[in-house]
Amino acid sequence: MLQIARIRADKETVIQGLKKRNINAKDLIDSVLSLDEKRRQTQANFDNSKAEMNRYSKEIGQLFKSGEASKANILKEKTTQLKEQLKVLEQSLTETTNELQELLYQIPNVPNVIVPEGSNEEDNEEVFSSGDIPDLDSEALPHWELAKKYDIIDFELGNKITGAGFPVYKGQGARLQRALISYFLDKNVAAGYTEYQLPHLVNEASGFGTGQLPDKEGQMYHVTADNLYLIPTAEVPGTNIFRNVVLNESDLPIGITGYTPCFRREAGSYGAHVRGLNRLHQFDKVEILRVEHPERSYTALDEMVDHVKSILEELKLPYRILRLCSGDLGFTSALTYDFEVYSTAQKRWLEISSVSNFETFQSNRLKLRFKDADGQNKLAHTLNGSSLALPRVLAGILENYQSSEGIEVPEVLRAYTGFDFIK
RNA sequence: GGAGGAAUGGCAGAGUGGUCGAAUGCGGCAGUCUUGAAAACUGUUGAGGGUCACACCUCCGGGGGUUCGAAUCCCUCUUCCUCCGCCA
Repeated sequence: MLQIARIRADKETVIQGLKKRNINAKDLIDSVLSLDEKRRQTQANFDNSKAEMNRYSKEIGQLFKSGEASKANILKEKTTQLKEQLKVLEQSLTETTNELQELLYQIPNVPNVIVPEGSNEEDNEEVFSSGDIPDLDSEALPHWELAKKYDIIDFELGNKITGAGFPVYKGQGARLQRALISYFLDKNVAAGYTEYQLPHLVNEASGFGTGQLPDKEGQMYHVTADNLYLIPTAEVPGTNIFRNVVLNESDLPIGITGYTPCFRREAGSYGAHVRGLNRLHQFDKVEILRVEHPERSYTALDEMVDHVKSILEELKLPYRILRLCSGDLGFTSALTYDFEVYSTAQKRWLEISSVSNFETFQSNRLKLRFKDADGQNKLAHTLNGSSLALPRVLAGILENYQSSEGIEVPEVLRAYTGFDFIK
C-alpha cells in the first residue's frame, strides 16, 4: 500500500511511475486525494463535536459532585442532540476511511526508475546469464520421464493420495530434496541469515498483512473450520513477524531464512506448462527475507541477487537473471529480478527465484517501522527472495545432469545426499 | 474438549463509572555533581490522526454495547495461566 502522505506530496511522480505499468492512474489518484481531503474534513468535524461532548461530560460530572443534580440534568438533555450528531459523523468517518483504504489497496507499487518499460514477460531484460547449456543427445528425457525411469518421483501416487500437483518423492529423490533444503539453508545461514521454522498455516490478519487477502483469496487453501490459510510462501509468516513492530535503528538490517512447504491452488492453470514439476499445488521452498534501512535497501537487493547467483554457480546450472519489466512486475514490488534455470529437455526457462524490493509498500500495510536517530518512527524497507524453489531446481538438475549412466549429483550436494549418482 | 482466573505504557505493577493517557518502581534519554565513572538529585521518556504551529481527537488484548461520561459495567472473540480429560 502506498503511503497517502507520498501521494499527497508527490502526486505527479506517482502517476508517472504507474504509467509505466500501463496504468492511467490520474483519475484514481485524484479520487484518492479528494477522499483524503474529505476524510480529514470529516475527522475535524467529528473531533470538534467530540471535544464539545467531552466538555459537557466534564461539567456534568462536576455538577454532580457539588450536589447540583438538577443543573446537571438540564445539561444532560442538551447532549442528546449532540450525541445523535456524533453518531452520524462517526459513521461517515468510518465510511470515508474505508473507502479511501479500498482505493489505496488498488494502487500497485511505483516501479523503480530502472525498471524497463514493457507489457509482458517478452519485455523482461536479461541482465546476466551463466553456465553452458549442455548439448544433450536425442535420447535426453524431460524430468518427468527421468523421475519415472529412476523411480524417484511418483506423480500417480500423489494423485491417489491427494490429487494432481502433489507428487511423492521416493528414495534417492526424497534424499535429494532433503539435501537441497539443507544445502540452501546452510548457504543462507553462512551469508548471515538467521534460520527460522515458521508456521505453515496463518490467520486472517497475516493474510491481510502481506496482501494475499483480500485480493488473492482464491489462491490459498482455506481451512474454514478454524479460519486459517495454508501458506503460499514463507513470505507470509516470515514477513508477519514484523506486523505492528517498531524496531530500533540498530536492529537493522535483519535477515531471515526459512524452509517451508508452499501450497497454491493455482486455479486456472492447466496444460503442458503444468507438466511434471513445472507447477504444483504443494512444493518446497527456502526463502530469504530482509528488513532494511531505506537508504540501504537497494544495496541489500544487489547482495541478495549475488547470493542467489552464488548458489546457482555452485550447482553449475545454466541460468539467467531477468530484470522484470513494468508489465510483468508484481503488484507489490518496486524492482524484481527473476532467476531462471534452463530446462534442457523441455527447451524452456523455468523460474526458480524471484528477488524483490518492496520498499515501504509492505511495511506501510504491516506498520513495520524503526526509530531513526531523531527518534522519529519511519517505515522500514522489506525485501524477499527465493533461495530457492525446489521443484524446478530439481527439474534442472535432473535434465542437465543426465547421461546414459544416470543422473550425476552436483558436487556441492554430495556431502548432503551421500551418493554421487542416481541410477 | 470441560471448569476457573487473567490481559494496563519497554518491563513490573496500581487503578472497579467523572480532569486517568493513566500512580509508583525499574529501565531509557538529558542535565547537575565528578578528572572520568558510579551513586545521588532534577527533568524527560508510547502510538496514530489533525494543525504552519498550537488547540483538539483516538488508543488500557480485538470487536460490539450501556452511559452525559468507560481502563473500570455488559456481550463476544482471541491469547495466556491453573486444574481435569486426551495426546506426539
